[in-house]
Amino acid sequence: MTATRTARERARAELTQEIKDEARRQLAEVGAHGLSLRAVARELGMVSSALYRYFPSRDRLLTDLIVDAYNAIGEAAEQADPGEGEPRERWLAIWHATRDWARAHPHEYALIYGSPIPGYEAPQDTVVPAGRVALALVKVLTHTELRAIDGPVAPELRAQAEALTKVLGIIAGPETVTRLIMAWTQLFGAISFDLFGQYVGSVDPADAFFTHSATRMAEFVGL
Amino acid sequence: MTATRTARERARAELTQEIKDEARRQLAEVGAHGLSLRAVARELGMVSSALYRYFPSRDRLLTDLIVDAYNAIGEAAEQADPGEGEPRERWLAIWHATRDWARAHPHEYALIYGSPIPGYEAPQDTVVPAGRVALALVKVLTHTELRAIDGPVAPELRAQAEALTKVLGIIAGPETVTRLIMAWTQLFGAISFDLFGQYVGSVDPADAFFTHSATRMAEFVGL
DNA sequence: TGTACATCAGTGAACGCGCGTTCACTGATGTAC
DNA sequence: TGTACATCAGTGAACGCGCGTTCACTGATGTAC
Repeated sequence: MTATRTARERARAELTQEIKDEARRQLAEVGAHGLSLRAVARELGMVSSALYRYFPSRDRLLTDLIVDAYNAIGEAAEQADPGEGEPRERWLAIWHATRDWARAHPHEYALIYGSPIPGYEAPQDTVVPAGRVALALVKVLTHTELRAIDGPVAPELRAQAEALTKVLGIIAGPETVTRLIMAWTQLFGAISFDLFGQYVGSVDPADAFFTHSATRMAEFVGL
Repeated sequence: MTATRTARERARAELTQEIKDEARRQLAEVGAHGLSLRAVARELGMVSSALYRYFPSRDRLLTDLIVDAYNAIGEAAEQADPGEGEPRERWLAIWHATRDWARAHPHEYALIYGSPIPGYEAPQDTVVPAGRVALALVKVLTHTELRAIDGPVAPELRAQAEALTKVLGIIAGPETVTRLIMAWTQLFGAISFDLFGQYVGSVDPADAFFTHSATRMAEFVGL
């Protein structure tokens, strides 16, 4: 770990970052399918083959962008949560931070929550980062007194909900856990509809609608 | 409108259909961005330039596929509704038919409810077909006694909801209209999460969860 | 009904373009003694 | 500290490929008189 060795490694880390940044920039213009290694190299003033010192293939670069995007939106959600105080407010803060990140990075959002890329198989690396926003929501419910909600839950769903209860470590019945997944679905459903233009003609701009949804879903899960 | 003229026109209509069918087939393999006129022509045993007798450009073909997809999922939803009887059952039938169509045509679904295609601008033709599923849900609520739901609604949202009330011709307050849009969001949010793999590790397979959601959202809108 | 003309479908070549990836190479940076 | 060697970053040419779109054309189908 001499100084010189660190210098080379630093240069490497920096260029890797620059490549990803440029790729993200292009993502915004041409989408995931249109992302081209040659174009990225060109913009960076390199020859296209040079990128292969940093990423073994185009797919691997895409995977890294996907993982980065999941982590970025997850971190935005986590950091919006003060970790204490009124649970409703924490819940709302997370909803808004998630949407704000998505609106600030629409193409990265589309990369992770839009149509799957044909021929691209998400590797295992994406599983944990993909759960961060959901976990941030769950964290608000733990150590919080929830309004108990009952209701008939079909056996298959009950089993899935109970398995989740164990994994997540929250104290809540199957109906509440199911509603939590509905809330999570609602969060991303609303963001996607907003970003992808489906609210044009109904609740566009969607700000007030989104805030309303966040509140109603908080009530809905018993918060 | 002589017999001969009809023959030529028929041939034209048939080939137009065959081109779209083949394009849909390829959509399933390579996605919207990968869809290639040359490949479609090749598969049909034609020369690529011949397609230009039927579609002025690749974009126009894509637009037609999009409109067709909206109409197909809309028709599936409409036809699932018996038009009379228990409103809850009608509501559930529409939810399931919509999901079933999406599962049977995942790539067409992704074409219309997935990431927007960069560089592609949806023309006006898509607006009406895009609303058919939502309208089918609304139709269940009209001429139906709804449980009245009140709640504070922010002024901007109230205005949007009231404008919608007029367009849709339903008798319901702003809270109910807002909840209807939440239900619509939930429907497609759940279908997208299911199809795009986000439920893996939680409620996958999502059948029971989806049925549960449909029921809870029916209650939620006051049905 | 028959003929001259107009319309249309489909061909085949071409234009100009961009892509991912491989490979042998040069020259700079880092390592071992 | 100095030198011989190994590692690594980046080059430039090449492979083999596919794309959308245009255009002048041939030959078949349909129309008007």
